[in-house]
Amino acid sequence: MHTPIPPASLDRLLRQCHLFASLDEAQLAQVKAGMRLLQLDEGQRLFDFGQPAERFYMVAAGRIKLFRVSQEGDEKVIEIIGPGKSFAEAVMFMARHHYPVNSAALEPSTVCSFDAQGFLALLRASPQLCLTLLGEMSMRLHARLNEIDSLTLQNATFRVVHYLCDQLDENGRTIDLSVPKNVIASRVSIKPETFSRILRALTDEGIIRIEGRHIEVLDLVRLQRYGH
Amino acid sequence: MHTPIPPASLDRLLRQCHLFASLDEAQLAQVKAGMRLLQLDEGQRLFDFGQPAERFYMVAAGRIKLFRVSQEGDEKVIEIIGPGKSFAEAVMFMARHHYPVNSAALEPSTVCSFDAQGFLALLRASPQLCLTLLGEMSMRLHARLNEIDSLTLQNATFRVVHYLCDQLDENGRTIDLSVPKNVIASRVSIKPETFSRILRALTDEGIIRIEGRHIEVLDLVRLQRYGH
DNA sequence: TCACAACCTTGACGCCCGTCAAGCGCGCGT
DNA sequence: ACGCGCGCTTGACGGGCGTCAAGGTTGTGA
Repeated sequence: MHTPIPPASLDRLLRQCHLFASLDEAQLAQVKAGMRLLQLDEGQRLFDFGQPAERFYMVAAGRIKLFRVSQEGDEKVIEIIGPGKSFAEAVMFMARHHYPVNSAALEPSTVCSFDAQGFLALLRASPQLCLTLLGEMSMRLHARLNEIDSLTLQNATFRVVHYLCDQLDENGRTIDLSVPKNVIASRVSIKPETFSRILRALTDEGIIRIEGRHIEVLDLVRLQRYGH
Repeated sequence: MHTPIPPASLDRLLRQCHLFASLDEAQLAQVKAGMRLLQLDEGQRLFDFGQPAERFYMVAAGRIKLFRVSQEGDEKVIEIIGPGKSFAEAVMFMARHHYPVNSAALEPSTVCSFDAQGFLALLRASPQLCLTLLGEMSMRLHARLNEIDSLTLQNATFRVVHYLCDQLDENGRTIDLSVPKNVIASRVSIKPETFSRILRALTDEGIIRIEGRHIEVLDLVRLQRYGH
């Protein structure tokens, strides 16, 4: 279960991540000095909403969900983070340094954590790094805008189809859900029952065929324009 | 209608805006060199979704709405910007420099526009300014998270009450809507009819009294916990 | 002053999606 | 191998909110 990550491939992962891609050797060494590796079991929490935020993260292996919980206990998945992606970088600049979401592993996972203050020091010394981070955050902001769009301007079916199209493989022939269906349902803000019914409808129309978490796309064109 | 803004109060507005608050005199002068003042009539467009984005903005007087339009023509108001607030700063870092929203004046308004490339040059020279902007953007990101929350985890009544509480005056006795009710309805993602009915319900309960765009709060405690 | 156009309100009705409940299939651990 | 539990599916039902339609109210310009 606890398969350690070899240092060489860890370096490659760090370089893949936008945050670290443009660092020189000395800067990267400084980042790695404050880095910690964590092994998470399936379901294990990483941080919770409201906790003081002193570290940010990158997924090395596995999948992490970011989510919120309503007063009634309903869970809403904000984002699903895979290998090579950073998250919670924005906490460095938040007024009171508290995490704005919860996080937990969807499967056994390895994540790197980084010291926010240390990285802030790097930022203060490197405008170029600042600009990279600004670019990263403007992308996230833009993604959130699109999210709000589809929540308000589009119905449930459209959101599901949109999510599926995002997950298409390079050929556009298959889709690998890679996380439990109820997590995806929460991600697109519907109930598992509704998600199931929408997949059923797509299947009945002959657009897809489902085998567990694997989906075969039978008619890509019709899938893409389903719900207009 | 076209009441020009005196230079002194314009300076004060610029200093109020987070983006410019920490600039030194030389930097501010550079910003003002690339600045343009625009007078907008009610309903006039400022920029549209997808247009090349070379400038960002600050409201000097009036109110600007940022919004999107669905394929069916439905409008969703993302944000309502008032005096002293900047908007569209994030376009400086967007991949292809296109505005991600539309913008239009809700009333006769004065806005300043700034050259994005010029400001980028300032950023490249000033890590402190970068950090200010990063803080600003992380706030926006956080606000969008809360928005997604209330869209998915809360019902229409809750969202309306939440909006009303945001607009309370300092005493908590009155609320000034300051924009047409249908704009607010779109902002909280409901139809004008539903908005009207919810205000009616709050009135029938004796919680508020309505006079046009002005609302008197009769029972603040019950308003705040309406809908739990 | 009158008329028109926005904006807003109110009622009737319907649909989408959530809720509740039952049943199925698969994996996992003892 | 068996049984339990979890994730998923399916059906029946209901409610919240959108849609459609008909007035009412307000402000503005000729």
